[in-house]
Amino acid sequence: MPKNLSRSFFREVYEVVMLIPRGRVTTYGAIAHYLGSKTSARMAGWALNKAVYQAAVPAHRVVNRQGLLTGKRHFVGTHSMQQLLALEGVMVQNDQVQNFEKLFWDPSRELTALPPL
DNA sequence: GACATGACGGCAG
DNA sequence: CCTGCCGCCATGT
Repeated sequence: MPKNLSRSFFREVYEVVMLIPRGRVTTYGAIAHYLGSKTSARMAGWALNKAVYQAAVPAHRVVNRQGLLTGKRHFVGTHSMQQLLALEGVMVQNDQVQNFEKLFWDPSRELTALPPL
């Protein structure tokens, strides 16, 4: 049971992830970088691990820097990470997001305006 | 309270 | 080019 979820950058991670447009993907590192802790990509992943329980947070849109679905094993139930992406038109083959470069949504680049979190 | 681990990533060797 | 180690921060044992 997380205690200070609302305080840590966990919440910020959620905020960013929820802003990922449908059919686009981003990376743990990109999120961490956007939040100012570029060296804490791991924490982004940790936060998303919890996010799996939050339907509002599209954790399936976050992959590692290579575009690999490294976290698919954390998706339990009927909808696999790959399937959720496929439903949005994101093609995945062998755990690799196809056309990753184009689908990549970098918050630091797309959210230059930096809306207050 | 110390130790190990985890949805990562950068850099050294 | 490929492999391995280290940093980062929160959580569980």
